[in-house]
Amino acid sequence: MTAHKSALAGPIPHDIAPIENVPLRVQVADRLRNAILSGRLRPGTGLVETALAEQMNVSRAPIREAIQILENDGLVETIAYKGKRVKPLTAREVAETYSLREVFEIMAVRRILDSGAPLDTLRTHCDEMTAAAEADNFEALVIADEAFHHALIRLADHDLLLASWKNLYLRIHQIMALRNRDERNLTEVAGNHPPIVQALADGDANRAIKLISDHTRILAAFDPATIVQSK
Amino acid sequence: MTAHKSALAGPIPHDIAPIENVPLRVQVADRLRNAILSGRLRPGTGLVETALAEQMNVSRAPIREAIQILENDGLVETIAYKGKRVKPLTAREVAETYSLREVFEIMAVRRILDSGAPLDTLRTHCDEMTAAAEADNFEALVIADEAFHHALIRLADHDLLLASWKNLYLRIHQIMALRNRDERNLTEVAGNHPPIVQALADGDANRAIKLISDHTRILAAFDPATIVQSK
DNA sequence: CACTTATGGATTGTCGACATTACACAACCA
DNA sequence: TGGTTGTGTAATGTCGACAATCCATAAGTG
Repeated sequence: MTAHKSALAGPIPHDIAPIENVPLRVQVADRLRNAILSGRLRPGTGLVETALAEQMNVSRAPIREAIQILENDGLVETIAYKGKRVKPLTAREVAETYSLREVFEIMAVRRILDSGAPLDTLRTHCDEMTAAAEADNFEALVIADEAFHHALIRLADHDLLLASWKNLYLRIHQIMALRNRDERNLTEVAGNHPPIVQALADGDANRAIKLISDHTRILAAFDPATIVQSK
Repeated sequence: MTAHKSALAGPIPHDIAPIENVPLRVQVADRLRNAILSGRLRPGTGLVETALAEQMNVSRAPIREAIQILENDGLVETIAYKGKRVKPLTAREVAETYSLREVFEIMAVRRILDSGAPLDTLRTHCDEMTAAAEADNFEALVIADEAFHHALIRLADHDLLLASWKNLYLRIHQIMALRNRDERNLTEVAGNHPPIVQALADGDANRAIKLISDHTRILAAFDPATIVQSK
């Protein structure tokens, strides 16, 4: 740590936070992404550059670049000279998304078992989920659930896998937001995860993989028809 | 098939091809991508918008969008207000790329066995590889090899997997171009593939997966150090 | 009436100019 | 002379205007 030493190094005013310089395209992309992932912008909705530019009080350039970022995320599609729209979600795409997620998480399990990475973080997130379930706090449960799976992937120590999983999980966010709020037993959802950690701790690859597969497939199978909506 | 019928439907001049209207950003992106994948633009090379715009005789806008497309491909990275450059390739990234490819192809194998898709196309490409090896034609062998693996993924009938695989294979192109031309026995490379098809035909998942894994890992292990080059 | 051809509006595609940022290096100073 | 401050340059970031394209609809034509 070669800290920068100033000659006038006085006490640092802690309430002066470093000012962040976020390009407009990123701000725009973040807002649009939130709108899509929260379901406020539904699949099939047209995105018109001029309209967005006026609404957000910026020029079209950052809007265009923001939309291209969302295209990379797989959330928006462009038809040349015609328009851009929030990518329609077909039942097939939903199924494919979950099946690829399953493969990713199985890969992570294998790598974790090979490397013997510590499982503390997973246990922490399990506890968070249990607490959320007991408090009947759906929001907190969803957050802890994502944290668990995110941690699982990170433990695999594979940057490319992590990036691919994050990209895939964007669509899962969207899918969950568009579903009819699935009223499932929160304690049941929370209870699905500790056995996975236990299987990992036991070094039982087949059992861990089986649990992950079942967990993923239950999510995928639930209610796929309700979210389909191509304009 | 509701074919368009014209009143003046005369004989169609077959040498008048449909004119294609490709946006400049796509043309630019294609050229740059070719340059990167062929190794002419090496990792670490800076990409300056103004310079490229002048060289290609277009404005900066399509150049910017083209570079953003390449960023999505994972071939270019941007540092805000500083510059853009061909993404450096680390040995770790190379290893991760091949390991993810392995997982993708194993997933394809499993799906093919589950669905019982016909294997004719795979056999065709095997024959092409054998012919190329006998003719000592390295280029043709590489092309047939990619065609084989591409066909394998397509048989899995999974659009998202196919898209992910294609994106991943871009980097594999780049890696192969940057390697010292590996002088391996062409007939050996060609000979690796028919056993995979045979295992698929036999419905032997474990054998097919083992063969795919070995095949991929041999490619990954070969000479990773020579291509590393971050500026 | 079937078909072609014009026309207008909406949207993206491209351009050139200006603004902002970051970095390197010179100028300044206890 | 160490360290701060100014300045210039090169690059990206943003803007407003114009061009090209597609689509729908109307007008023309035998």
